[in-house]
Amino acid sequence: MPSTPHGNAAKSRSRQRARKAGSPQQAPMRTLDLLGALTTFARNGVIFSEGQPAECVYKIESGCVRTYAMPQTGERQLVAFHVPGDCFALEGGDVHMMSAEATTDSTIRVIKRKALMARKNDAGMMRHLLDLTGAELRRTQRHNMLLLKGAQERVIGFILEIKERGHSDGEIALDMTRRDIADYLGLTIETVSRTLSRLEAESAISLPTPWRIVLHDPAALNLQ
Amino acid sequence: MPSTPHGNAAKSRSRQRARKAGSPQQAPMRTLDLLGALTTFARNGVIFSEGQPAECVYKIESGCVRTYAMPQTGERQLVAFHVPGDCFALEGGDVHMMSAEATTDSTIRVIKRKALMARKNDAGMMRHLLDLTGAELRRTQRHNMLLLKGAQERVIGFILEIKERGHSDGEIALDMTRRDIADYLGLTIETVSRTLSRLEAESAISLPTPWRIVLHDPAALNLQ
DNA sequence: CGTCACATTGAACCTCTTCAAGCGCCGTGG
DNA sequence: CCACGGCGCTTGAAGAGGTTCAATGTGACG
Repeated sequence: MPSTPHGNAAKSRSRQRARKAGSPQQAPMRTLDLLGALTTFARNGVIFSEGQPAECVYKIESGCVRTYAMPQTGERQLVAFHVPGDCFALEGGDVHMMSAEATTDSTIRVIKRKALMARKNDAGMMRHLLDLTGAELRRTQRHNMLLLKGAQERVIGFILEIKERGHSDGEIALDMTRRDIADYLGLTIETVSRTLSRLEAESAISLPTPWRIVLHDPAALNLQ
Repeated sequence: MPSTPHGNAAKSRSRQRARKAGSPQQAPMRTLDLLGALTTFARNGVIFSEGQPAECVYKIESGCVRTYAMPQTGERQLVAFHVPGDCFALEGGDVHMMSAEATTDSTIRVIKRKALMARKNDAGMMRHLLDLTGAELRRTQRHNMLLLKGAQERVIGFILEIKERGHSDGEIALDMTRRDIADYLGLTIETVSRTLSRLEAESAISLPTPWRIVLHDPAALNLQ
């Protein structure tokens, strides 16, 4: 019984990830890994909340995280998904601009900023953080561009993003719900669902289950 | 005759900025300032282009810069505006993901990456770059959130962003055209124009000229 | 087997886009 | 000097794409 976003929330609290478990595709041993404490979060578990003082940075070992803002008036705005290997909360500032939650049971390395700042004269560490922040900036810029397009292109762009970042080959496993995807793409869940169905009808993809996507013609998707 | 985006392009090539000239609101003397060469760009002048090797980073002294992507198929996607004090092209990577052009005559400090990398063991410099990149990341995340909203909120968000970043008080001077704004907000120029007109009809703002905005009730704008 | 959460599908509506026309400013050239 | 043309902005009317509202479907768990 794999841990999907579709299981019962209360029950999932104690589950372990069966699929893609372990330590996927990350570099041999990076500087950050020596500093942080491994912590586990259940599905929908809160990692930090908007407005709280920003005291840590985070690196994902396994699972998936969403970061989002929740305006007093308005819809939830999902800013990013983070997958194993990614760092988040790198943007600095005294308080968090966004909240972060696990979309599935996740293992996350939590690193105190104080510990980083204690090494602010360590040029290697600073440079490492710079690289990570640059990568995060590039991702955010890409997402920005995606949001300037139409619904079908957004959904396709999302699929391709997940495919690349998850290093999936052919089949993609979704660690998030339609609502998460919709809030990330600035669409409604209905539009996401309809668009996926249309792509399946056009034989570009198939959806064996709602949270698995098989790409039939990746080239065709790229051309949209 | 101030340098606005509305002058004749050929003629503006030789103009100097009258409004807001000099060195606005930047820290006493930052590390980067010692390394770069000051360069001037005319309105619509190309700073770098998508696909070129990324060899420099840039800091704006005066003027305004747009960064954008231009998909083979599709519209121009404006990712950011940069104003005096901002740095851009911090995202790293071997080649530029985007192009950059001046929206008005601008003075820009151009810093070779080689010069920065020569100081990669200078923790202070690395930390400075980290701070700048973090600030850029925060701006991009904010813009992301803006793109998840409706047209009126996007336009209001844009006005407030320009107001804050330009340190304007009451009156805002726009250094970009409606087309630039539209491509930045993922709207059409018609929608931008209509929305501004409606805000003026509702007495939230007034538009003495198309490139000057006077805020009448900033609080009212915030509540949207 | 009933319930709950999530996903899918349909139909009416609304916002934003598209297409088209007109205005105002500025610089140029007759 | 004034008429012309280019450029950017504004405004109107028709149309498309996405949202909203509502109903149905489906798998997981108790």
